[in-house]
Amino acid sequence: MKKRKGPHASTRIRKGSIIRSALRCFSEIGFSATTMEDIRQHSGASTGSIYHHFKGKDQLAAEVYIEGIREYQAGLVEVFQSEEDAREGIRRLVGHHLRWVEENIEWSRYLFRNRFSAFLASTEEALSTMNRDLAESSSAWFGRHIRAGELRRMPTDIIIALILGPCMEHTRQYLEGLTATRTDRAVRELADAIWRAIAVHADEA
Amino acid sequence: MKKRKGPHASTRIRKGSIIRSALRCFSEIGFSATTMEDIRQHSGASTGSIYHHFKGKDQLAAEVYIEGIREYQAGLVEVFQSEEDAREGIRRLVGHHLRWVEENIEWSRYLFRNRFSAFLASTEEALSTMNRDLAESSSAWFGRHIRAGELRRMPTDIIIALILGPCMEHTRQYLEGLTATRTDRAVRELADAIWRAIAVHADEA
Amino acid sequence: MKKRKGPHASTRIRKGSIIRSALRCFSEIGFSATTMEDIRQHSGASTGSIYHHFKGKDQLAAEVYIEGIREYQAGLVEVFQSEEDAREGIRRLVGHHLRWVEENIEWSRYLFRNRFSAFLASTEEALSTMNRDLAESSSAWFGRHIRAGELRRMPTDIIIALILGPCMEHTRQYLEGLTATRTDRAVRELADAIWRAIAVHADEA
Amino acid sequence: MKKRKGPHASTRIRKGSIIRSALRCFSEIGFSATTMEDIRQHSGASTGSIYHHFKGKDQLAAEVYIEGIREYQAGLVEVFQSEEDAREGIRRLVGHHLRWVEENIEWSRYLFRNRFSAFLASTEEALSTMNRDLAESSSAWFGRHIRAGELRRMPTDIIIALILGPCMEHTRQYLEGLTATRTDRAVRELADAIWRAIAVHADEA
DNA sequence: GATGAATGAGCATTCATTCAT
DNA sequence: CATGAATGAATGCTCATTCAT
Repeated sequence: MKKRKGPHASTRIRKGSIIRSALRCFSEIGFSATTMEDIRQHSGASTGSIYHHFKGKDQLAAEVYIEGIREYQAGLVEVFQSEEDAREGIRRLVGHHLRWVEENIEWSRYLFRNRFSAFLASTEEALSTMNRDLAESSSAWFGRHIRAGELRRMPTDIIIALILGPCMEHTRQYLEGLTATRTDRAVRELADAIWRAIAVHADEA
Repeated sequence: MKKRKGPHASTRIRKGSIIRSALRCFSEIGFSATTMEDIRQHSGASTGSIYHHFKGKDQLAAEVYIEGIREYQAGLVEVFQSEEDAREGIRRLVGHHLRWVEENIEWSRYLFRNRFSAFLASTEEALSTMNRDLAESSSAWFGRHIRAGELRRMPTDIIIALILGPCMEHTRQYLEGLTATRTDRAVRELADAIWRAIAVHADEA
Repeated sequence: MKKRKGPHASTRIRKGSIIRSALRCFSEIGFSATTMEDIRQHSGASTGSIYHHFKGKDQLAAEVYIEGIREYQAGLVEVFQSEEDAREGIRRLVGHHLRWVEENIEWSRYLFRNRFSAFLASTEEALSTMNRDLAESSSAWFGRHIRAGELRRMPTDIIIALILGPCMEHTRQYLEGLTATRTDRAVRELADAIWRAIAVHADEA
Repeated sequence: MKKRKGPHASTRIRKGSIIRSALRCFSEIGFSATTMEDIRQHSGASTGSIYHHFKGKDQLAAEVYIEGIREYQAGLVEVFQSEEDAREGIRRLVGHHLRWVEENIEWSRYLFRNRFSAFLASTEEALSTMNRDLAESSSAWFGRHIRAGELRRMPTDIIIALILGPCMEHTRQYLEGLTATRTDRAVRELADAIWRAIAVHADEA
């Protein structure tokens, strides 16, 4: 039997448990308010062990953040890489956003409340890469549908604002407990409205 | 000549200088990362003097926040209280948001990046009042135009998301230096698109 | 009555007490082994107060070191600036060294055991200046007596080694409790021997 | 072929590499500032491996120290055991010291800067033995030459200070890059001067 | 009102050492 | 013998806040 390469299973378990505990603490009481001691207690790891796996609090927070963004973006990329018509695409984008938030409420709280946190400085490179990749596939998707006469010709930043904006604002209300509309309906209403905002309509053709 | 009531001029100057310094520090390095020492150095006031004027760091941050929200909301309220038609109203709402952000960049950074911050707890009352007032005048405005057949009948949270969302997302991009479109055009594009999203159109009447 | 400038008397007292406590701790158990808590307890100051007066452990240690060197060098400079004959000067140099060590045993332990400590890095400039000043006055003194035919013409580094070396080595033995000779006699023996080593003798004239 | 007793060759190599790395780290950044992690990285050994070969940091440092002292003292002992005249002996002592320092600069830095370090406590016995042995052979040598009328009758601590002191002080200057005189000349000058300091001269006989 | 020295609980982090594999 | 994950006591330092002058 060959000697295993890489960390033992137990190692991966311990590291994962630290990440999970960190996410819970950060999302519940915020990055600054969370102490390493909190994470230590929740994860059952020792102080030294945490620092064995992560360089420090910042790096730990950054690693959790990156992981969340990766999960969230995966759903978007999937849409941008499919070939369906634009209207269906918009529906799926909005649907993915609202449902992902609902199903990953801890991550949502953490991600959307820490977009500007200083601890992300150490992640700038990784985040830039991820954002650039997403921007590329979204640009390609928009370009395709604009050229097909489905979407209005608008600057990318405006399109993004028109699609992502309502979703994010809805998320903000959701996280603050201010939403009055059920998710399914919200998805439908938002997707339809966004479609009206960015689509080329029959009478304009 | 009557003796004046209230603080002396010098006091008001000192207090204002502390608020201005606090805003600058908070917007540049964030609330948590800013120390009272930072504010002390920027303002030129002594530690004791800051605590003489403000109860603590939270209250100082809250006071700055409230002041900013008041300034920002003033422009919105003005629109909601005018009698013009809905389309012009949307144009003015979007225009006010984008231009206010551009003209009050430090406050924008501070306000829009701290929507969730814990220090606002000490302001909950004041903020709630302001938000309730705004919600009332905006609800009245929306209701009026919905009943007039100008705007679609939608839940308030959805309408808010559709109007405020794109503006906020544009602000995010602006603050991150990612906007490619000039403000005037952005206002036009966003306002027109938002109008398409929420208005009742001729062929639907 | 004019307003006093500079720190209050109580401030100076507190700062001095911290320095004194630090010297005692450092000299007794060494720099690394001394904790800020030790110094806090000995001085009666609070943690925050220590850090109010000193930037950190290193700077505190450096400040104590500088103060000690200043005290020690003062006695040497006095000799180098007097006009007496060379032989008497050597006697006084050796005498000052041995007696200062004996009378300032804590400082001696601290100074002679920390010549190379890393915390001195922050002091390099101040120390260089002090050493340069001392080197200048000593060089002038040696030069005068060499030209007067009292001392042999030798490189400065050699002269220094011949005078300071035996004194330092005696100090090392003294601090380790290995000296068998009473100070007065040690001064005489060392000064006479050093004189034989560096003086121009009658039969060589 | 008989089975070899004692550690395998590879073991000796690993252990030696650890010692060498430790010496380098200790001499460059000091004992306290050096972490086991530093030594681990420089040596390429694992944490566990280091602790397999050495009981701890102190013992490792002590072992390196002892080894250096042994090397250094060997040259001195050789002189003390030879039968040549005193003057030649002094020349050889001084020459050995200065040249050994020059050829073993890392060890010099380490040995001569850690004469007082606490980690040597664990070596007290070994060091005492070595020092006693050296003291015995040196005392015998001095005694012989004093009785022969070559050297002045002085207390041992004074003689030591007069011989070792200038050498050590020269070393200090050398390690700090402050020496201006080439080694050969320095040996000659120092040895001659020390000789004048401790010898019985013709006109005093 | 102003000043800045003093306070001290709280925190992130280090690092020598242990031990299961 | 080697490995490196795990341990946890120890420590330097921060920073909001208080208070005597």
